[in-house]
Amino acid sequence: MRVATWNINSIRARTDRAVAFLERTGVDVLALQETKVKDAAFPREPFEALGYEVVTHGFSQWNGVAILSRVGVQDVEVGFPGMPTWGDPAAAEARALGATCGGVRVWSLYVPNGREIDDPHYAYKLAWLGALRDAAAGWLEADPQAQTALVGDWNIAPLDTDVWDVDFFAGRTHVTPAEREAFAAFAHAGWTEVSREHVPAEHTYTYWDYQQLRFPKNQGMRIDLTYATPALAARVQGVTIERQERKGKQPSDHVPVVLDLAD
DNA sequence: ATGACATGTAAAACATGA
Repeated sequence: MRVATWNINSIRARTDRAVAFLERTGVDVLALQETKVKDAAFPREPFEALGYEVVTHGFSQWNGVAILSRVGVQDVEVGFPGMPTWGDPAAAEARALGATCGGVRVWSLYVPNGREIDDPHYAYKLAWLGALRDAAAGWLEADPQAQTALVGDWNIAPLDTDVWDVDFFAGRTHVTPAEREAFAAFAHAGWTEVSREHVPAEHTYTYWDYQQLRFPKNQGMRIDLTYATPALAARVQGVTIERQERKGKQPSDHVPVVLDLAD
């Protein structure tokens, strides 16, 4: 089975690219982030025509997550228990969607950006990650044999070599010790970040800004990552970062990451 | 060539992204 994650930066702007990606790779489950569309306007038909079931969670133009699966979709869960809220009035954002597909529990996650270190959004990001860690620790404790994947855009570069120039990021989000500790806390709870295990090369990125020729210069960040439970990590045979998806017309600024699972 | 921001909302300029 193949499971992929992709921050697509608007599903309506890139429906054709998503369809072509599924046809080319044969991915069975695709977790999307930043769909930027309310549920009623999600372009379901092209995917259903390919044999995928479509579950979505989105409000208007911000955030938005979805899961496409051709191996079944069960026990859909919008948000995770204890997920922090944002805004005034405070509301849950469309950043987490869980579903069991082909026996694997998949969570499509769009971690808050954080904006600036002194912005309230940064504290929200850390609280969101802490609450997710607590939920995830509970899931694994309740079922040590669980096959669960936390996939998506974590908006954290765990290592200095996950960005092109650490000096550029000095004083900015994505690389602070607090964010890295919040990320490492999942490993301390027994989860394994499987993309690094299978693609260990340094300066291998999943995101390149649209500005400043970041992609041609290969000035990117590795921030689209996958934490797996031990039982699922043992099934991962390979990971592919689909760098070619950053090329061509109207790409997302992120590329898909594909996991190959043993049967 | 992989090329110099992009998206949705709303109807111009703005919030957001990282």
